[in-house]
Amino acid sequence: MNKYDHAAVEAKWQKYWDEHDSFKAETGSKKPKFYALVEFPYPSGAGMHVGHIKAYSGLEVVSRKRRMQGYNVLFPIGFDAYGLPTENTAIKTGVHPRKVTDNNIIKFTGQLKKVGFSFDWSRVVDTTEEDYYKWTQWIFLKMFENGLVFRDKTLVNYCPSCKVVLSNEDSQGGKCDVCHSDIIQKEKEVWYLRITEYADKLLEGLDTVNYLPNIRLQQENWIGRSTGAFVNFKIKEFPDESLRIYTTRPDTLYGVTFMVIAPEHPIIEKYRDKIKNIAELDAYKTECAKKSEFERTQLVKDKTGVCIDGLTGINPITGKEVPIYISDYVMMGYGTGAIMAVPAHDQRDYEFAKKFGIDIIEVIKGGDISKEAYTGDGEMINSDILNGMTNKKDSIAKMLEYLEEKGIGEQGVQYKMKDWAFNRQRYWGEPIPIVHCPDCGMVPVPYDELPLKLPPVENFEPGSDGESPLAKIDSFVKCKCPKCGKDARRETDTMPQWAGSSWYFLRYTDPHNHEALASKEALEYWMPVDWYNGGMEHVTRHMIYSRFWHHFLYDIGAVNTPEPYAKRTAQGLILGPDGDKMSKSKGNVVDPNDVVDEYGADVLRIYVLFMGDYEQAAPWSETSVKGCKRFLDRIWALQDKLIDGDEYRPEMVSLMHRTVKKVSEDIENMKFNTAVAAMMSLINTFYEKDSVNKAEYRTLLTILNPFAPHITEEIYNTVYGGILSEQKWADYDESLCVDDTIEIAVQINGKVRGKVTIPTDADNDTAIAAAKANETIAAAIEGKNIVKEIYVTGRLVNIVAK
RNA sequence: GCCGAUGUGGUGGAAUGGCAGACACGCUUGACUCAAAAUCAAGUAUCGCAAGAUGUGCGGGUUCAAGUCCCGCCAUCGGCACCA
Repeated sequence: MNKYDHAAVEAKWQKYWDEHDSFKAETGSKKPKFYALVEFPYPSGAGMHVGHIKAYSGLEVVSRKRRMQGYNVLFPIGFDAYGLPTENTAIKTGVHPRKVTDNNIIKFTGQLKKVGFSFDWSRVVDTTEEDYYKWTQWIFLKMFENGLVFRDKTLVNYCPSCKVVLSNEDSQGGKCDVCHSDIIQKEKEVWYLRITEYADKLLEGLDTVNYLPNIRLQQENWIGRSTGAFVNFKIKEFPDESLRIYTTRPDTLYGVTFMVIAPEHPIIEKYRDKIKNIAELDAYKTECAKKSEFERTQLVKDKTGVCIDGLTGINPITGKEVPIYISDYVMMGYGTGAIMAVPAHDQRDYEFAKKFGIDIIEVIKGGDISKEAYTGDGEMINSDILNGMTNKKDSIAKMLEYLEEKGIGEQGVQYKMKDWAFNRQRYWGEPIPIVHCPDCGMVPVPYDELPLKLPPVENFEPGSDGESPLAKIDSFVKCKCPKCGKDARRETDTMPQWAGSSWYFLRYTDPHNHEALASKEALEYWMPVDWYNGGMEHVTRHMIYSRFWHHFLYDIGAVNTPEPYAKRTAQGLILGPDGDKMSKSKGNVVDPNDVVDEYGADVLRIYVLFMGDYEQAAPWSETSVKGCKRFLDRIWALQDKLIDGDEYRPEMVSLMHRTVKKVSEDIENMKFNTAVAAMMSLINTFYEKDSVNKAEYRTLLTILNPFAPHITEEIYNTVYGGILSEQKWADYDESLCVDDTIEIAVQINGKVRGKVTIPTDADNDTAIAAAKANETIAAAIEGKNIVKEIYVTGRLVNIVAK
């Protein structure tokens, strides 16, 4: 047999698949549909790295298997091409972002094809194409129409280096997601999408989908729903005024000894003239504004604050007066920006009270409040109506009832999730299709004028004050109001990077539609996505955003299901050979092209799946790649050991069926590493026997095909004729997975002392008798008192002897 | 601080409470070769000549039997972080 020439064979079959549209999905087909989705790449200048390959290889294997099982499979790919890195390249090199993007897409496409992924290349989408972003703008306008878009002047996360406003999701940890500079807080008028309105739907929707538990949990934490109570505290000095607080522990209301409001709380401005120590408060406010994110988190334990002289709260159920402080441990952005402080049962309040010498009143027994706050359950004391109760839930319920009856408070819900800051002061993004008219205010661009095209620009530098480069283009900015026809100004901000990716999976179902984002038939046929795989890093951003958009589209009747993804999984990272995260700066990035050139695409595909548990991170190892190369070479060389046979040889039957079962099940469970191991094990047996028959070889090639499509196609075509990927997936018969006899271990007191072979269907007595008949075992239990004998079917016998 | 994941040979990693280390890498020895690479064969947890003993981050426990279950710790990674 000739040596396997991976370059020639892979090129041959890739050409064949291309010319025959082998992986084209057919909308409306009678076959059962299967929509497999992988996260489309951002086409960066660096090209793809092996992490992309691993991310796509999982569902690639599933898709190829599904096709062989008779499914009509949609496995699409596209490019999420708007974004800062491209724009920064453009600024640096002077090449237009359009050109940069096109070049990068060509590069990515070449890399993907070289790996032999079975994408439907007729459905490629590019979020920066007019025909695509037209519908991104359309969705935005629909949201505008439905009151989900608003503008607000607030403190925003601002990256001084990128000169853009960032969403909370993009500034996690106080660092810019793109350039890792420190984020500062800046007051700006920005666009928001009212995602909080969908918080409950996003939370409840999780019950109807199948996400990996940790993915679901991260989303739940991100949405951060808490139930509690709003309670109104009257102000002693101004009987008509009340301060509204939010608490999750209304059961501790009797333990309130002070209140705290955020430094930015509006009540301070309202009573500015009446507050005696206003200068002191102002000074504190200024100090807080200066603190960086870093300082705030570092000084978490050290509580600071100032007592307001001139405003005093009144506990609504005890009538007791309580001082009001301002402190930066209370945020304006959560709840009402004001809290009731219960130092005995909240650690933060406890620290504050200790520092400022405030009373601590215990209302729940069980802790030692001379040392720390007690947050557990216990008997209620000093609490009048709640005294003697021992269950937190019951106490809260009773208190809520009381509050509502007296009209001083009511049950309430809060979310950690904030509304989505939806604009960037940058060029390379979808223009926001809104016109500012001096008379009519914000006016949407009419639907028939979409897409609102991104105008050609020479200079992509953002303005120094954080203005979009579009603001400098008069022909774009100056326009007529679509409503009244007067001179108006066009919005110059663009949408954030996450816009285009929030609905791309819908476009795949009908990518060339000019009348709608996708036809009703296509959406109804394909949606929801049956299985979506991607990175954990997108669980709280892309996944939340796109679910939000989809729920909205469902509400306006544009799509047929509330949830877009029926199932979501995530792959683990590929680390550099040094065990560190791959990064350009560390120089430990592995280029898939190099691997394909040297070892072949099939080897690369097998290796990224074999290197470890798919969901776990694992370091790259060049020497291990060679092991996969060896495996495929041995598959190839088996052609020399081929003998005739239409059926499995009798001694191979159970192993063949077991292997098919193992590989079939492992693929479904994303245990690709053990699936490959099972096939390696099988060919080791063929080598031990020094032969493989045609029936066995055919099955092996079939179940290996999704992993290594090129080499298996080539062998199949040579040996059997025809196209392997058009053949049926291999079946297995559960009853044939076992042999007639089985070797079991025999233990004495839990330690293995021997092995015996027994019939597979042997009963307890037979198995134990066989075990005792074994010489070593017989000798070992000679003269001993047998306490117990256990036979675990098909596994072992354990004899307990003294 | 809170939530989650992980911890097994020299390495990557396997193990529905039932023979720990499948499969692979690496290494050792041998075959082929003038030689090397490739390939093939045998071996490879630790200690021990052996019989045997010990071994899944640490300390306890449950069980005939624990990597797996329970209790208490430690370490690493990821997410959130003064969320009232």
